[in-house]
Amino acid sequence: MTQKNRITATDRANAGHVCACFNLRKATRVVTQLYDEALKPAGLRSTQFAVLAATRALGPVSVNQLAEWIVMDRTTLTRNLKPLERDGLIAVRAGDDLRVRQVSLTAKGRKTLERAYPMWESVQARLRAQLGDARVDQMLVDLKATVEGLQS
Amino acid sequence: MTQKNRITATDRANAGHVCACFNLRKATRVVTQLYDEALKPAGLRSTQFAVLAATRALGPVSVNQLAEWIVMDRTTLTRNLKPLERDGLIAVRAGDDLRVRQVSLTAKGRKTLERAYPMWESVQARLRAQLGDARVDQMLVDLKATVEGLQS
DNA sequence: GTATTATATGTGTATATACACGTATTAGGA
DNA sequence: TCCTAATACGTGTATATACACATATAATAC
Repeated sequence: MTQKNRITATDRANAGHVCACFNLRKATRVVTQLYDEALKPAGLRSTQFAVLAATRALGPVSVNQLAEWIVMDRTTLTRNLKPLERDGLIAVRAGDDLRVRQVSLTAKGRKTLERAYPMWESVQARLRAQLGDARVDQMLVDLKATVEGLQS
Repeated sequence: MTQKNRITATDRANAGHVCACFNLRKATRVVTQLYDEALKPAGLRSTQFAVLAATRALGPVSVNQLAEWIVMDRTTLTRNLKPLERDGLIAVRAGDDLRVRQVSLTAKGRKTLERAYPMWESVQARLRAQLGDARVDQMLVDLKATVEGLQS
């Protein structure tokens, strides 16, 4: 049994090929660069676009709720909100419960998002054209299942 | 045609569901946390494990070659090598060409990698058990195709 | 052989990520 | 009511990421 479970040189050489984490991070790097470039005219990075879109979809929302929705660590979101607030794209107000901070889009944030949507649509289409609809759709399904299956 | 291409409220509400970048980043966050936790006893993060494994596979290798292999921006790799060098896991020496910096594993780096491999195997198995072999295999294929298809 | 170009790399700056820890406010129980 | 637990959130620290820019060395053209 020791023999059976032993890590072989072949396993090691293949680590890069079969590691789910490595391949996910690698693909994310490539795709993020593509989307960041596409969204540049709007002055948004990929993550910022996602945060704005989620905020718009959820309406005034607490930091915790927003973080849960986009499956991002609460403290990461806190940091990510900073540039958006600084640039006047979102507003953060105290809720009735004074512990809660309500996040909402400003008029400028809505306008920026409007300008960004066509860019996002364009890069989405470009990705689909390059990789094929079937592949992208399949990947979306698998990515969602991964998040669903691992999310504690 | 304006009507046809207009962005609808439905499109916007679905942005989070169909955005390849957002879903990739989200899944990467979840999976990376899993792998980071699994590799913690070895004192390695996911990316560090990947860099060490790649360095071991390629032997003494230049920063550029290593960056190209793992599909990571050159300057990002430079930054990522710092903690590994500080902790004595890799050594960086000048090549015959004085512009080149050769990266190689130290004995400590090899030993750390040996200790980390079982942890990696374990978390890989856990992921597969949770998501199913078919899904993981499919996703690996799609992620590779994504990198291949978009890599400039 | 020197000027120019190409190559290999590092730095400044900014965002993204998350764990460990700390604070403020609310809710619930004695 | 007051004490305690739960909740919502921020901060300190460290790594990950990449663009714009700068530097050093090698290769090439003349």
